Amino acid sequence: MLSVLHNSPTIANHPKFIARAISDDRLPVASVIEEIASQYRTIPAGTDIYSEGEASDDLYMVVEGWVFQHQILEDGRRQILDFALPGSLLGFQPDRGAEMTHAAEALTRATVAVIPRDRLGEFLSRDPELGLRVISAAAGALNTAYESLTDVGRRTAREAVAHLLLRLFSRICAAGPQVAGTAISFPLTQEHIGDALGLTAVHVCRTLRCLREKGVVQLTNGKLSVLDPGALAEIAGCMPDAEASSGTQIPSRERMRRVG
Amino acid sequence: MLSVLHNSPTIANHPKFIARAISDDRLPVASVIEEIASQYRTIPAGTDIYSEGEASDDLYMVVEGWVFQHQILEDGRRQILDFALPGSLLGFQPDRGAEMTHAAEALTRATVAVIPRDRLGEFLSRDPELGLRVISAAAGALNTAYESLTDVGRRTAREAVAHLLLRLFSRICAAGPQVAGTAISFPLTQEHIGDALGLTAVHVCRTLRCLREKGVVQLTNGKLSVLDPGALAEIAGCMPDAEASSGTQIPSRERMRRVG
DNA sequence: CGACTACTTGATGAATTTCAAGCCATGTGG
DNA sequence: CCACATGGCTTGAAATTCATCAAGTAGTCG
Repeated sequence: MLSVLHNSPTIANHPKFIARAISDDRLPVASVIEEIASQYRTIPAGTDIYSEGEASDDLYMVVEGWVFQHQILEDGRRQILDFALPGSLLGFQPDRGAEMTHAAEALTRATVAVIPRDRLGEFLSRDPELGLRVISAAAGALNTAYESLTDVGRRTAREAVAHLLLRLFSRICAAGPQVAGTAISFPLTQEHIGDALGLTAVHVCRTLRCLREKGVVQLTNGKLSVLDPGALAEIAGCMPDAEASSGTQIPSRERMRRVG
Repeated sequence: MLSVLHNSPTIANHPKFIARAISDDRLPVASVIEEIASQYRTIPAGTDIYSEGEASDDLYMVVEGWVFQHQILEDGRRQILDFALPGSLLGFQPDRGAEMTHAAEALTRATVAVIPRDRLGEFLSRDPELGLRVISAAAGALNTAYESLTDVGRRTAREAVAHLLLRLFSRICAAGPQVAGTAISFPLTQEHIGDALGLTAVHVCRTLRCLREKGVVQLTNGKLSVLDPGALAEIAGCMPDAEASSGTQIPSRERMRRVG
């Protein structure tokens, strides 16, 4: 399951890093998909690939750039549902012709491969293997949604931010090996992070300062440096190891669970 | 997309009810799956169908009973990821042999059909249509995960509880038509609701009392009555219509979004 | 009847939001 | 080149939602 990390020895092998924390696997459907894509679309930063309510009959694969999916409530509250990096599939819908329940927006300039839903069936019968791959991709997306869910629902702001950074970092590592401490391109604003985690940008700012002051990460001007992946994973993993250097308290939410 | 509601005129046709609030579609893969299931398993309430960390090479379809999926943090905090009713598929994993990133537990006594992953490919090549159905099921699960995500991240406790009840209610309606006000079997405890929404059971209790006092729902002893589906949807949909009877305030989180 | 679980209610406290400024970069037009 | 607007970040103080702690009630089950 950790195949995504194979290329990144320095960081990826860190024991804390190789935890269930990172369960964000997306099989490379890339090669297959690119063959059956009907066309490519390049989208400027900040514009929608598809919008909520729209009846989209296409599936997309990100080829380049960052994309995110979100839902917006009537009064403007926004929840970011997932980030899509090159290789990610986008726009699954249960039924043909169903309205999209969320929007997808390009975070940076991005290009996507467009797969018409109608032709998917045709390709599925020609190449049964493809079905498995698409199912795997969907399963991967489901897994990251589940990770986000426990981030938002059950982790502290600090834990959640650390965990999100870790997950995104691991996906970036998957694309090309990274060395700890190196600054990598990271186009999210604090507002994006907040909207992904159910926090306000203000509080993300404070949380990030906390992580910065501990020398764990550095995040400025669209560049992310993970200085201490171990400590980051420690914070994300929310284990009250008492190892945590500075006198920061983990809330005492211990509810001893009756072990089913 | 609202096919799930067709049988339930009294409630399903309510305008507020037919909102994007309910985007929880799961195609009936049932008939096909039951054919290829290798066996059935019946699980007593409160025990795991699969556990986190376990390498499960099966896919499951719930045939009877309620199941829920969850993740548990080291200190006992629990996040419920989804509820599975008869017809729901369970246990998608990106890779063969991957460790499950979450557990599935029977909420009531439940029976599931077991589909060995290995044979899935085989069946996919025999019946390409099946691939589309499984993809649809995964897309449905993804949609409900996304709805939960914005419940937990961006909705008030009251909105979130109302929205969750509404979503579950709509799924129950899909199985067999219900008339507003009728008590239906609803096996979740307040703790389950809390763990699904990132709240404590105590706070769910207070929230539920609020809904009860408004005459919107009644939830006691495993029985749920939706007395006023319209009001419930109103509360869930978080539209500041000023229609809300009692003097309850919706928090002023309006951030006017620069339209991308 | 005691043990247990689910639910209820109140009082207190903590995490996070809201409101309000100010800062720093970048870009734009006179 | 400067004025000025803009977007993202930062920080502080006050308000609020929600969690924690604590107790008590009701229903179930052996």
